[in-house]
Amino acid sequence: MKQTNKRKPTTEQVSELTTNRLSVYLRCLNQLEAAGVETISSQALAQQFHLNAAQIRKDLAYFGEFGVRGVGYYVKDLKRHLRQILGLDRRLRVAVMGAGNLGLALADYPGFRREGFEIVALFDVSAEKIGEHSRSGVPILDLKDLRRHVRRDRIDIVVIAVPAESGQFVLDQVVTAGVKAVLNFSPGALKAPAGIKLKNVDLTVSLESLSFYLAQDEGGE
Amino acid sequence: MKQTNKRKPTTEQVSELTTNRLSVYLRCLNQLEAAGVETISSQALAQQFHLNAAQIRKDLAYFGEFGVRGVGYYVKDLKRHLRQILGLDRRLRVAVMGAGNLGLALADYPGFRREGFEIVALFDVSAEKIGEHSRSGVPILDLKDLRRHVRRDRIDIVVIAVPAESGQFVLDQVVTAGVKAVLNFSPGALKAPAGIKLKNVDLTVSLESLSFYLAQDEGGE
DNA sequence: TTTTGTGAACTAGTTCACAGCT
DNA sequence: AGCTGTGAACTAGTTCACAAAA
Repeated sequence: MKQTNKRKPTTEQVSELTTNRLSVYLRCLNQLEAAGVETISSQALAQQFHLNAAQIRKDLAYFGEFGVRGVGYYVKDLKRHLRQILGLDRRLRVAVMGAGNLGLALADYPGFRREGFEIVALFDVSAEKIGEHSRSGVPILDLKDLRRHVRRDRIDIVVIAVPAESGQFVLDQVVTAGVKAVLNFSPGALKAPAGIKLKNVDLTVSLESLSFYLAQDEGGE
Repeated sequence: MKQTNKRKPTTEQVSELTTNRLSVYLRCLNQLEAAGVETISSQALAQQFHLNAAQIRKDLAYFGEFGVRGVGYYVKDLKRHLRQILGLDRRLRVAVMGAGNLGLALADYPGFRREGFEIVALFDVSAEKIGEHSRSGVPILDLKDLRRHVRRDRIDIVVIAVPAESGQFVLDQVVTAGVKAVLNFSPGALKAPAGIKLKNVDLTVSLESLSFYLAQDEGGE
């Protein structure tokens, strides 16, 4: 298991599909570790979690040689490597824009904390909300103070959960404040400058895509 | 603008990437219509919303010939066609599994209603929650009664917003109740039988993918 | 033997570029 | 003249299949 001196791939070289899967693999490994499994082959991993063995190996190969031929992967070991590749070997600090229903729910989402993300604040413009807290105690701060808090609290990632009409405005604020990575739930195509990683989760598009499936199912053969 | 007698594509033939984009196009057209635009070329549409003109034309071409050469597309007309293709020309009835923070937020999400989806119920197992309502008045019902409500209320789509550990159980219930389309927010790979359309939104994967980007950005050149 | 890591083959998706319609 | 609709070219992503390692 030599630590390959393979050129560290830059963000552009590895597809987002691959990085998404790395995250999935990590979750699988967590389960395996909890179940006391010490080593696993790509074959077995694929079978157990409905993945493709060759794809697992290829995805991992972008970053090094983590397996042992004839054996497979040491669960603990691969887990550690994946956490390092995904940048989860440090605490990542997250802020949520918009203290509406969705923003509050995301701020308290247990899955984030469980994976090591720290939700440090919610931001809103509504005077009634500012100064309050989410159920789990995340403070709601004034959007005006975003820039200061981003610096002071070293916020790494922002989640945008504001209505469509304020999406672009809020994103601009976030970018100005110096945040480099944004998960956006606000519908519509936001424009971000180069160097900013913007990932969209579009709830309406997701539902409409299901609607399409149903429509075909009925109208079709 | 002849109505092509092109064979109606079945679900398998059109990629999900395409159907997702159709939904995006529809939203763009809504905006254009609201702005009083009557006709638009693929070129102009692409420019205005950061899309690709050839891709727009190709996506639409799967379903017919909706444009007029030399002119472009009639906004109202194309909108109508897209709504029909996406199956939005009827009211779609949606239920949300899990009346936790996320489930409640999704049930009250204004974007769904705006696009014509009707959120008819939340389902949960907790005795304290059953009988209550979301802020906007969606009733919280007993998961035990799911099957009955799916039939009576003709529920088309289910959104799963329950903790990871109950995800598979709830999906199985939903499938048994006869629902064919599911939007799943529960983490981990759920297994659905063939004929069921399962779409996953994995919040943790999304955040970890952003984390990867940040890690590369710093560690890299 | 077993299983990785990986070139080669394949499949899917995007973009180009232009014939043909209005 | 202008723009669609679409084959052809290209690019990206997946899967196969096997040599090499343990």
